[in-house]
Amino acid sequence: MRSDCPLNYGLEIFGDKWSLLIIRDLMFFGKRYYNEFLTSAEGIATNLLADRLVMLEKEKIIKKEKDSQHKQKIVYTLTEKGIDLLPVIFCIGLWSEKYADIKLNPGRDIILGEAKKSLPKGVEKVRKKLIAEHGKPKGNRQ
Amino acid sequence: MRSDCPLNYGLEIFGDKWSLLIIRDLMFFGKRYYNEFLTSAEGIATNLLADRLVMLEKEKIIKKEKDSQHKQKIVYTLTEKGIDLLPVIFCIGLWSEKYADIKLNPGRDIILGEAKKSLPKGVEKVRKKLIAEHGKPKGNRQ
DNA sequence: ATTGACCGCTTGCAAAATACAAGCGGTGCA
DNA sequence: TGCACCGCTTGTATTTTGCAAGCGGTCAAT
Repeated sequence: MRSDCPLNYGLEIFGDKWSLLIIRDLMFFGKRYYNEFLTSAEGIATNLLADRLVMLEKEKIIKKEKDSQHKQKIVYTLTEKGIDLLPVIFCIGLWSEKYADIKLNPGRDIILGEAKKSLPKGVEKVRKKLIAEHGKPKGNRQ
Repeated sequence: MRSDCPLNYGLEIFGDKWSLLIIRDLMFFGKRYYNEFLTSAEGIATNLLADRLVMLEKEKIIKKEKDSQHKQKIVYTLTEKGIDLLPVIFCIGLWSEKYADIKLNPGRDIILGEAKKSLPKGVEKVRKKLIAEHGKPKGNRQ
């Protein structure tokens, strides 16, 4: 650790270009499998993905289990610690919406709408949904 | 740009281990000069600091001016775009406070107390203070 | 039982970013 | 005229990233 600053603690974990994107994929895009993360628009390299998944599990932000239905697959889900990064992702999203010259597609629009409503109170709502969603394997979801 | 995701826009700018620490120093610790940033606990290297300051200015998150009083000095201050990163820093701070095993010194305690009160409404208060503070050079402040 | 198509990764290598130390040109003051 | 201090720059070693290829294991079909 470089210092005892709380901000610094967070940055030492997810202060890079990829970690929060993986968490985003888990939070909003329903991705659960290794090869699903690989298909994201930003195009993470497979060795970096492997590296980050190990790190995020070590930091207890995600957990890793065997898929009960497709036995050769491995399911990645968020822990509560990971789900609690929701406000961070919302904040960055809202900031970018304000300053980036980006056309939002409908899906992103919905997410940012949620962000606006939910900082901070409504975070609880999405948070509960995520806890429910991440408690069970992908196959059982609607 | 790797994608049109708002989160990704933010990460491409400040998704590293140093940028937000510089912004933190500007926001909360009253630092304005190159050599002040160098003295922070995390110990950024001088070439990295120079690199980040150029980048942050290019992204219009900070601005760079000559100090009117000490003419050999250069004053760095936050733009509105930079000040608007306040919620991001607050969110990361609160998350870390919850999950990191860190003893908070009194100063940090005050900042996080502010964060708790101000997400999202009270952000406006601190934001205005920062705008006022960053409008004038360091020498004129109390 | 064998084949072949996935699955989550690993490996090798080049390029870029980071970390560390030293020093440089310009300004201001004695 | 010297000297200290200012914001950087430079050089070099190390680490991280980016990219491509491939590997061992599982599963389903033949």
